[in-house]
Amino acid sequence: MTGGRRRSESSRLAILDAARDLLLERGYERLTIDAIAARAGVGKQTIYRWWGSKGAVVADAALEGGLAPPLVAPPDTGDIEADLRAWLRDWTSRLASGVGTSLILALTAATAEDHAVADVLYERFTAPHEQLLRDRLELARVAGQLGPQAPVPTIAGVLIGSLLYRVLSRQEPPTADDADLVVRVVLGGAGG
Amino acid sequence: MTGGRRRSESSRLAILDAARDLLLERGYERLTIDAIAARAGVGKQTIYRWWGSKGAVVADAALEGGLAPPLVAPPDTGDIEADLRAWLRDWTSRLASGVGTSLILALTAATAEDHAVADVLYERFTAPHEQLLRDRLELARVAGQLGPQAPVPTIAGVLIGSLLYRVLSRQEPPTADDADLVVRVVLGGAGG
Amino acid sequence: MTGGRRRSESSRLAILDAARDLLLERGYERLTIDAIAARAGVGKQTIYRWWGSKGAVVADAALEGGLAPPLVAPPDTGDIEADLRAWLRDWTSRLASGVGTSLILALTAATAEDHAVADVLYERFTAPHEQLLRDRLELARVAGQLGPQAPVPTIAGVLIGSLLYRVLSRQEPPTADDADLVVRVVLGGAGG
Amino acid sequence: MTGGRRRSESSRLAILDAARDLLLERGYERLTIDAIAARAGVGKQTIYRWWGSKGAVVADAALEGGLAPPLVAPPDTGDIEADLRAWLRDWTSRLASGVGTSLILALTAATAEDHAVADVLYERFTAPHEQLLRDRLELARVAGQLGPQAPVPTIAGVLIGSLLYRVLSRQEPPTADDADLVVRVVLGGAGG
DNA sequence: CCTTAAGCGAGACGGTACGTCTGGTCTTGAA
DNA sequence: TTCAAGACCAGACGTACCGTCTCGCTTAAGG
Repeated sequence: MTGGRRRSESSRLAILDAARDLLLERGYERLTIDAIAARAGVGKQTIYRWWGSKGAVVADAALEGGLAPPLVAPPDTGDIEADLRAWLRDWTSRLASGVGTSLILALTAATAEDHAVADVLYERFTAPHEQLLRDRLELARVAGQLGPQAPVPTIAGVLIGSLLYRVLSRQEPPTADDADLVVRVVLGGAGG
Repeated sequence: MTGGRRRSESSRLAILDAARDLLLERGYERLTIDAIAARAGVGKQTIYRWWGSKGAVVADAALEGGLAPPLVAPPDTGDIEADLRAWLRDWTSRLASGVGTSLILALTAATAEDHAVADVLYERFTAPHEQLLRDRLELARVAGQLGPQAPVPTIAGVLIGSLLYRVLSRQEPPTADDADLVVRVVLGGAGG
Repeated sequence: MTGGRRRSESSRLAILDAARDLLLERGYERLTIDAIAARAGVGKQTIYRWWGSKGAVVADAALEGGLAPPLVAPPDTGDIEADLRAWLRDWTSRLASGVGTSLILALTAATAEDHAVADVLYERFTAPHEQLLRDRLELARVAGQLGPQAPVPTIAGVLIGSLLYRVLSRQEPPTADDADLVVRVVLGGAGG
Repeated sequence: MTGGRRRSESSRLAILDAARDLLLERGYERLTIDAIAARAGVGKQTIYRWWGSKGAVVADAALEGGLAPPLVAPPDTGDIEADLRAWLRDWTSRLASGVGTSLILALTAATAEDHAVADVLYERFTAPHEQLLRDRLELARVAGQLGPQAPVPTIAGVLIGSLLYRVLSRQEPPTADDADLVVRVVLGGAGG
């Protein structure tokens, strides 16, 4: 009922670091558990004892391994257009760095291949970021900067989706100008 | 330099059919080349002779195997809002069927894993559909239904991206109401 | 540097048994590693981890799998002619059983195809049997039953070679009469 | 009932040459029909039209491709011992050259793996050589140089088997001295 | 001369087996 | 009880050959 050895924090971190590095070096489908274990100097069982599958390790590595961007809320200067622009520009610059693109591709592959991983990533990566965006939009709506009926979740989804589509379709990251245009369309509307 | 047996059209079609069926039955990550060959009654080498990877077969199966939706232009009734709504509702109903979702996930996984496949899919699937949308939008802009400076490519990207995001985030597939809201935001703007 | 699971003795024996059975059922050239693994209930890698080729497995199966005849010395009754006759008859009866012929053919194929296997078989199968024969001949020479200059290694080689030739050339196993004639020629000489 | 193109002699020879060269270069088990066809500049069907299997081509290549030693009878000087010595020395020198050893190994592998090939080789290679030897031995028996009851087939088999055993046991190829010892044992007997 | 039928080089075909790689589990001895 | 190490079963991978099957093109004989 009593003791036994405790989980090794250094092993946990070594695994996450190794997974992160290998993910960026080789991409999701060429990433192997054996390689993670070898690079981390860890037995494979130590990985499987704490994570259920390759996807779970990768998701965790992205989230805790210092890979994913920190959860930063859009600014709140009172000007929703300027704030969204700033937020979207922030993301485009991260994606332009290349690391961001690899990450999105890897996470997308993991999402598309493994339902369980998709859920984890949605809960701990996508949803929190989207929530921050929704919060800012809701603030703007209440402040009268958006129409009183403005469909906040739809707006958030449109903003994020436009980014995702650029990454997946072009393999060429979006620019700051793209960000500005998206904000203009979404807030101002395209109608004449 | 001359002779040699010709490529077997029946084998080509059998492979594409088998790939399509297995993709829908088992999903992309549980799809194997061995299974495709076995179901198609074909040697594995006949697959590898003509396609370079699993992703390439799947892409081809989607495009030529009757899996991908036909290339249908948005209607042109003169009312851009109604036409976009119809076009987006059409897509949401396809995605709601489940088949569409599996397909998008499979193609996304293939895109995220294999650069060459991404290029093929973009050229033969994404770009044509996007182009039809852009054409309709351009018509509307010229007709004065959009602002004269309306950034047509951005608008198209935003519309498609919103769909993609819904599928990948693995929430419920988008509904007709979602489609209407997206159109309202994109055309009418969220600003108040 | 320390740990690691130990080699599974039960797998080792299952592989050797399966190889032996399949060798006798199907012959050397129709024997496959896949079939050995399947029958032994073992992963293919477990075979390749410990043996380098099909020939190596077969050689080991013959030697340790209870397939090869046990290492039995020629009798020593004091009468070299009778003893050689008994020894040679023993071999011919084994070869006449059919099992022996298959085995010799399989081992010969392995020998002719794979130098490394040839070395192993020579050291662990051929040489020991030949040595026993040489020992008995040497005893006879010292006892004056052979000429004092009798070339023992040559005599041993001639006796064994005559057996081998019968197996390889006729595909019809030698008989006890053949054995007697060989002994008569080798000991008594053909000269008149 | 009418004409048709005749078999191409140049293709036949090209195939035999290619098979011979590849056999010596790579050994029997690494020899492929595809490689023979490619080197001979010939379609595979042209091989299969005239030979039934790889072994059949190899056997033919050895026999007609100028690979196997010509069928030379033992000399007949009247002295059977000297003649056998000459014959056996001739063979040992051929085997010592290395080409002979490769050939014997290849043919042995073919024999051990393919019953049909074994039959062809026995009829057209082994048996004719053995027959010449038997003829010379029979002459000697009639001439009184061997005992009147001398078992000529056994003697021939013993002589050939001793050579074969040396090659297959992969020790050094036999020497002229070995040849002399074998003749001495077989003719003079080992008994004291 | 013209048909007809076989042989030809080429190379794709359905298969089988290869030897390797990876996923996820199990075992060992040390900590 | 966890750890590093590493063997285990399972099964997909992509390649190599097998022997068969078209292709379109020579060749010859026979009409």
